[in-house]
Amino acid sequence: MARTNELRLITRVTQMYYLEGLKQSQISAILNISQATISRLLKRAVDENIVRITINVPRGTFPDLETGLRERFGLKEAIVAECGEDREESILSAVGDAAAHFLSTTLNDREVIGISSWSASLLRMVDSLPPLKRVKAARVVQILGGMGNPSVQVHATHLTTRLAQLTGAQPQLLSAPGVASSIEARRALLDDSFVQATMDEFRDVSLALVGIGAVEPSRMLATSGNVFTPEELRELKDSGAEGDICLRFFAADGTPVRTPLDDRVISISLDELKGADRVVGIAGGARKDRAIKAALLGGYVDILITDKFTAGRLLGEPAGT
Amino acid sequence: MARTNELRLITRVTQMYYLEGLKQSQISAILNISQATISRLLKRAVDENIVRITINVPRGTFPDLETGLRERFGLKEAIVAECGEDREESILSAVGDAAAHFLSTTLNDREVIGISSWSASLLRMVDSLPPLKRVKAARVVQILGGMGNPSVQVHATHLTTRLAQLTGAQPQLLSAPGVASSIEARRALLDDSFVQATMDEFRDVSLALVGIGAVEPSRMLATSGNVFTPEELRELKDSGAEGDICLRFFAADGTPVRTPLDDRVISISLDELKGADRVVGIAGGARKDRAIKAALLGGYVDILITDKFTAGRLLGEPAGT
DNA sequence: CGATCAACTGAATTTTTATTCATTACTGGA
DNA sequence: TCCAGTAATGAATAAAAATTCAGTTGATCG
Repeated sequence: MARTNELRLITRVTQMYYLEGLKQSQISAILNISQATISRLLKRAVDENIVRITINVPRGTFPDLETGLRERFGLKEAIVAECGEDREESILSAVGDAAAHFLSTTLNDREVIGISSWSASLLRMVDSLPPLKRVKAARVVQILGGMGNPSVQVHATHLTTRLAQLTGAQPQLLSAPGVASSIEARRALLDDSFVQATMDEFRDVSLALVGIGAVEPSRMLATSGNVFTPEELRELKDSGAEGDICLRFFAADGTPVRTPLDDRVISISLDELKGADRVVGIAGGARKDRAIKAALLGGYVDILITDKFTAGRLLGEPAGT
Repeated sequence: MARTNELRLITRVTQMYYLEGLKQSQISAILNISQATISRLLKRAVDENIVRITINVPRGTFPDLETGLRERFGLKEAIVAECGEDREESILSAVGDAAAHFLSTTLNDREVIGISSWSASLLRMVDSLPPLKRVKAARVVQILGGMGNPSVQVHATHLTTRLAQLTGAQPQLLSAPGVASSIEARRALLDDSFVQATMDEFRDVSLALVGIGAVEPSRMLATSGNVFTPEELRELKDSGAEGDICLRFFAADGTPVRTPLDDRVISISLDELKGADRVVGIAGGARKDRAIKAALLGGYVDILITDKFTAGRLLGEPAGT
């Protein structure tokens, strides 16, 4: 049968190309068939399923979860980190490490990095970031004010300065608290020319690194000074806030939630955030499930870096091994 | 672990490249990694066995047998044809068909084809050869004389003329019997200028198509006129001849066997044959096993076209399904 | 501390592969 | 029988991928 002859030839070419590693031109010479035809035969081998390419997923990587997240939430990328146990500390280290790797491989020159300050994940990331080989970013901009308590302010700016240092960039600090004590206090702070200069940079941010917060007293907020009173938190809850990015709150379905608090927060706005080329959300842990999902639904994040347990829950599937 | 991050990235790139069919440059753009690095990551994916490429052998093709033949006998190529049953007729048709396909795909312009005449396989090949699309060979040279009986001579030259016609080439007939009645008769025949002209072409043959004969009365030889007497056959056997190509005999280990018959045969010599770029041996069937093996050991053939049963026996393995 | 070496990287380049294009032959109606 | 439409082909070319090259970095060892 002519068909069989054809298949035999295709198989032979496939064998030479994929198994023996010959170039198409070599095969062409051996078989006295033009290179164009070899190329076409190889294409047919793929079409007719004579070559089968399978991906052998290495332990500790979760392409299925990643693809699930990308498709379900329309993300540009999703990174799911391996993680020993489903507890804060473990997740923090896994996610921070993954974020560090992400940053070190995908950062390109002249990048303006915006970084939110109040995030344990980001802190981890920066701490496990190896000094970047090639000089990288142009500037690192702090896109959320520090803590009110000046002694902790140092800690808040640590992120920005350290990252700038590691990337050989200019740090652009936001020397103001994340939450002013009143609307008037905020207005006064914004008069500061340094603060203004930094805030002007918000629109130039090309890569934003942000944590995602849950609306409930987290350990960090609790220990770092009581930024919000219990009443304020209750108020947020009542108005439907489920999570925040840079203290800009949104509901479970992702719609922004405006509260009087907004007028006291000193940070990039959600709109400004959307102007960045890439917004990388870095967060994990059961406590934040609802907040993360809300952020994804709101489309505030282009790239999510999380752990396998959280990823599994976001997709409503059991986590991988 | 840094290693895991690395693997994750490789896996992701592999997925994009092989599953999603993206170009390296597209991946490069999406991931903010240079194309050179993408290429290197993909190479590592192969090295580390993250991509696994398997060849799904189509029914009716036998790459293993072919590879076995190539390696065992140092062949340039081996073609093993599917074949219903292990009987002459079935094999003839399978092998002839495969040979026809081979010829039609690998013939290149300006080729000088030499074709031996007394072969049922070659006859089949020519008969199942579709008119070659593009004009092909330059000349078709008959490299073995016809039968003594002039009425059957027609049949012998059929091969050459038909092939020439199908390939749009000049036929170069050898109007002489394959075996002269005596040494003197041969000498006389060689005086003929047409015969000489054709024999001069032997050294220009770039592609030789030959059958492989067993030393025993085959049906064709028997019916087409008794070329050899029973005594002559016995004599051949006694001197160790196991098979022939163009009536040039060789022993089981492939060494040429010289007998007085040699001086009566009008055909290309084994040495001249080796001067051709490609010598294609076309033969199959249990009766010819020893002859084929001898021809392969003698290295007279660069390319063997046979059937799965014969191939299996040549390799001392059971034939495939 | 330097100095040397191995490992990486991106830009530029070369090599390899896929595709376009012009031709040719074959198919299957009118 | 003749012609529009389909399918294949090789040469030329465009596109894609691999590699070279030059420059860094980091580690290792006097």
